[in-house]
Amino acid sequence: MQRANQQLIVLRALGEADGPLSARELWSRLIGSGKSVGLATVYRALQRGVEEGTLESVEGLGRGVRYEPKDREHHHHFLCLTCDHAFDLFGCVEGLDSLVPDGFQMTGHEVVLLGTCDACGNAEGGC
Amino acid sequence: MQRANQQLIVLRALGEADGPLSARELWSRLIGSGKSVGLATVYRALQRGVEEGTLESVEGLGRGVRYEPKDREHHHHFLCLTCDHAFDLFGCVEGLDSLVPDGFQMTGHEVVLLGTCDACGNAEGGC
DNA sequence: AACAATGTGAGAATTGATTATCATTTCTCT
DNA sequence: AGAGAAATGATAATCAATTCTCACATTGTT
Repeated sequence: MQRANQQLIVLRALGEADGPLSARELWSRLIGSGKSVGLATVYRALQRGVEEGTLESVEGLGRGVRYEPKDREHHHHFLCLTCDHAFDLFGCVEGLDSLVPDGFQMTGHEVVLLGTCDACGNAEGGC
Repeated sequence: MQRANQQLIVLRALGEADGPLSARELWSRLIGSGKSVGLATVYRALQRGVEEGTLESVEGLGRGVRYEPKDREHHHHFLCLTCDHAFDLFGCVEGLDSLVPDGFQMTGHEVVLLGTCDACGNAEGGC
């Protein structure tokens, strides 16, 4: 069974992003680039992507849930406090194990750097 | 001007917690321990605490905002995926600077360890 | 073409978190 | 005690995110 057109467009756009996107961010980008897609379809594509295992939901970046392709290597994110966009970073950090309290089992971790992205840093009042 | 009774109770309970709490978590604890407080009062106490600079709001721990006293030293959190409680950790990590992309300005960071807390790990089916 | 199954878009409905409202109660100060 | 300011609790209102509904379009199959 082949997936219909619109959801493919949605997933492709997410795949081209430089970081995880929320449903609304993704929808805005699509509309902004001239693609006419319903918000409900974006939600459907994301939901299905997660069910099928090709997408991953990312919490912990400001409010709301964002999504990104699951095939990316382990990485973390930079959240721009000015434009609220999340960017993928490369690399990870050391020494997390030593933070875990006795009796606790760590199965994962998240690192989020906060600050101002390149574009916002240049565009005085925001980008 | 002296602060009234109920808000003091709220702030004291937050101060005794082992990690940041959401308004509802805090309210539940209060009710659970026999203190009769309105949810609205909890929100008011938290809001005022932030305005006055004694509390800090913490995002990035699952959904919703949690609060903690601002006088605690720099630290991070462990989020139990079973009971959804957040615990304070001690210590920090190295090597974050190297992750920052060119042109980006980092002003802060968050580290969240995910897994199972001591209590939930022992109580097979959750705590 | 005819039919069944699935995908779509627009907007309504739902949900959960937070804020606002308002009648009462509690303080504070005299 | 008495007046006025501030606090409180119950609940309604608001808000944003997400899901649901349904009429219609598209695709796949005989």
